[in-house]
Amino acid sequence: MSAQEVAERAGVSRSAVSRTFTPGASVSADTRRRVLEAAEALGYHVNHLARGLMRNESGIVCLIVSDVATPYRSALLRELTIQLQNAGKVAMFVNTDRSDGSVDRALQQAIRYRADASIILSGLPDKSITQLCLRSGQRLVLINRDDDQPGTLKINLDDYESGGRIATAFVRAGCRTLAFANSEARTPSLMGRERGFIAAAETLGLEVVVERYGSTGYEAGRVLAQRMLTRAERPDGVFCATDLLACGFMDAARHQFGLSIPDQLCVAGFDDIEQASWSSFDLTTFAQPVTAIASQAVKWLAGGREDEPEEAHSITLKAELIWRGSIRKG
Amino acid sequence: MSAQEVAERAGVSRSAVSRTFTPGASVSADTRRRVLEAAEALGYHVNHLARGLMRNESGIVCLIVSDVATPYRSALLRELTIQLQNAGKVAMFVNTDRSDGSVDRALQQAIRYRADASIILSGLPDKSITQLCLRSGQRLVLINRDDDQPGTLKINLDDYESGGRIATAFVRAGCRTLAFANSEARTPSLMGRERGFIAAAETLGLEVVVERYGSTGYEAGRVLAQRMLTRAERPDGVFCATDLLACGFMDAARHQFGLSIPDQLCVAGFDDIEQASWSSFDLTTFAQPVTAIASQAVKWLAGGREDEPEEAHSITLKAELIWRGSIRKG
DNA sequence: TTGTACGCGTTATCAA
DNA sequence: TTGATAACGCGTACAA
Repeated sequence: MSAQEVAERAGVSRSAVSRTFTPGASVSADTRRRVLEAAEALGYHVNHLARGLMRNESGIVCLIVSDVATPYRSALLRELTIQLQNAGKVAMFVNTDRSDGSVDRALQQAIRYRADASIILSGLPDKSITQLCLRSGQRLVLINRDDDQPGTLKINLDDYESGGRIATAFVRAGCRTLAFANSEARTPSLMGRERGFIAAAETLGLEVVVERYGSTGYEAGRVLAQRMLTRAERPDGVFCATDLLACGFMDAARHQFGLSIPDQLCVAGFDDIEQASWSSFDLTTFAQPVTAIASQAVKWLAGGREDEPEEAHSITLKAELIWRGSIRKG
Repeated sequence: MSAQEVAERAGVSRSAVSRTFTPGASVSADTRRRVLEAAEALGYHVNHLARGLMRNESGIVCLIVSDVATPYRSALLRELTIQLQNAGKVAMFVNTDRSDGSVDRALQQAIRYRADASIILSGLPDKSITQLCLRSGQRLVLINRDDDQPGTLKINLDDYESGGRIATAFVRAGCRTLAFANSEARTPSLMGRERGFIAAAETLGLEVVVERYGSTGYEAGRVLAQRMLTRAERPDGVFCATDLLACGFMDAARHQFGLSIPDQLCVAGFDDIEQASWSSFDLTTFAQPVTAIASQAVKWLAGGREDEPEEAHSITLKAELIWRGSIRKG
C-alpha cells in the first residue's frame, strides 16, 4: 500500500498521488478524484515516517513526564495532547519514572525519532543533552523548571506572589500561627511558594514554621501533619505546597487529631486538582492555568523559528486563587 | 548528522556505521571504537524514522485514550508506558477526548506513523478501521472493551464474578436493601459488574435497586446518591460501578444526608484508585490489576506474530478485592 | 570483516 | 497540470 500502487491503480504518476495528499499542491479535480478513489480502495495512508524523512520535520512532539498518575500531571498532559493534536502534531510519550538520568535518555529517544520539539514537565536534563537537542533543530519547552538555556521556552507561575497572597488571606481569617508544609524536592516552584509565603508573613508580623518531608504526595501530607500538629504551639494556618499534600494533611488533622476545618485550622493548597473541589476537602487553593500553559507551549512550537534566534524566552503565568471552605472568611 | 558524516569522520564506510548500531552485526572492535568516537563527537543518533522505513517496523506503539486525567486511566497509562519502554518500544499518544468517531481518526494517525501496534483503552473503533489496521500489519489490543475481532488481543476482568463477590460481602455485613449505582455509559465492563451483582443478590434472596446517571465521575456519584438516598426504602448497601462514583456517593451521603459509613450505609467501588485508600474514604473496592494488564499487553506485542494467526486472543484477569472500612465486618 | 549498490516511501525540482 | 528523477537516512545482499 504505497503511493506507487495507488498511482498504478489510478493510472497516474506517483507524483500525482503525492500532490493529492499535500495541502496546497496543484492537482486537477479529475486526477484528484481518481487518486482518492484508488487510495480508498487500497486502504492507502501516507507514510509519515517517509514524509518526515523528506521534509526533515516529523510532526512528533515528545512529552517528557514523571509521576503521570498524579492528578495535576495528568490534567496538564490531557491539555497538552489535545492542543498538540489540534495543531496537527502528534504526541510521543516518555515516562521518566524510574532511574536517574532518565530524562537524558528520554531526550535521546526524542532525537532518534527526530521529534520537532520536546516538552519537559519534570526533571531537569543535563546541559549537554539540551544543547544536543537544540543543535539538532529541536525546540525545547520547560514547564515549571528553572533553567537558563538559550533557545528554549520557559513557562512558570507567579509562585512567590501566590505565597504572599495566601499569607494575607490567613491573617485576614484571624490565624496567629502560620506554617508551610513542603516536600523535600526543593523544586524552584515549590521553593518560590515557600519563600513568598514567609516573606509576606514577616511583613505582616508573623513567623512561619516550615517543615519539609518526602515527596509532594498524600502520604507526605499525613506525615507533615503528624509532625506539625504535635508541636507545642500548634499552627492554625497551614499552606501546603501542593493539593495532594493538603489532602493528606487535612485527613490526618481531622481523623487523627480531631480538628475541625476551618474552625480550628485553616488550610490552603496549590494546583487545584479535581479532588480539591470534593466536599470532603473543599480546599482553598491556587489553580494551575493548564489550558494557558498548553496553549503558550503549542503556540511557540507552531510559530516560526526565526523570531527568537538565540534568546531564552520566558513566560510567567498567574495562578488563580480559588476560594473554598478550608479558610475562614475574614 | 547522518551515518554518512560519521563514516567520513571515522574513515570507514557507511555500512560500518550502520553495523555498529545494529545489535548482533559483525564489526571489528577497532572499527567499532572509531565509529563510536566519531558519533559521539558529532552528536550522531540513528534516525528511527529511516530505520523504521527500512525494517518496516517503527517501534512505535499507539495508545488511544480518553479521560486521561482520570485516576484509573492515568495509572494504567503509567504502567503501559513504563513496560513499553522496557520492551524497547516507544509510546505514541492519541487523546480521543472530544468528538465522536475520533477513535477512528486516532487509528488512522497510528497507521500513518506505521505504528507496530495500537492499544485501545477507551471507545470502540469501527470494524472497517480495525480491519484496515490488521491488514496493514498492525497489532491491536483492546483493554476492557468487548469486541470480537480476529487477530486482536482482548484483556478483560472478571467483572461479573466481582459483582457477585461484593453482593455476598454486603449480605454478610447485614445489609438488607442493596443498590447498584452505575453510569449511563453501558460499557460491557460496567454492565458486567451490574449483572453479576444483581444475579448474586437474587440468589441470596435480595432485590437490587439500579440507578444509572451521567458519566463514571465524582459528580455523577453525588447525583446518584441524591436519587437513591431519598427513596422510601433507603438502600443500606451500595455497590458503585467505579471508585469515582463511590467517592461522590460517599461525600453526598455524609455531608448532605448525614449518614455514617459503614454504620448506616455500606459502600463499595471498583478500580482501587489512589483516593480509595485516603482516610476520608477508606473504600472497600476491587483493584484493577494494571501491572498484569500492561505486562500481558506488552508480552503479546513483543511476541512473534506467527503463533496466533487469525484467532482472537482473549485474556480474563481477576480483580482483587481490597478490604477497607466502608463495609461493616460480617 | 569491509565496502558497494540498491531499495524502503516520500517530497522537491525541473522540464514537458 | 503532469511525469521523470534525485534525494532524505537507513539496512542489507552481495562481492571483495
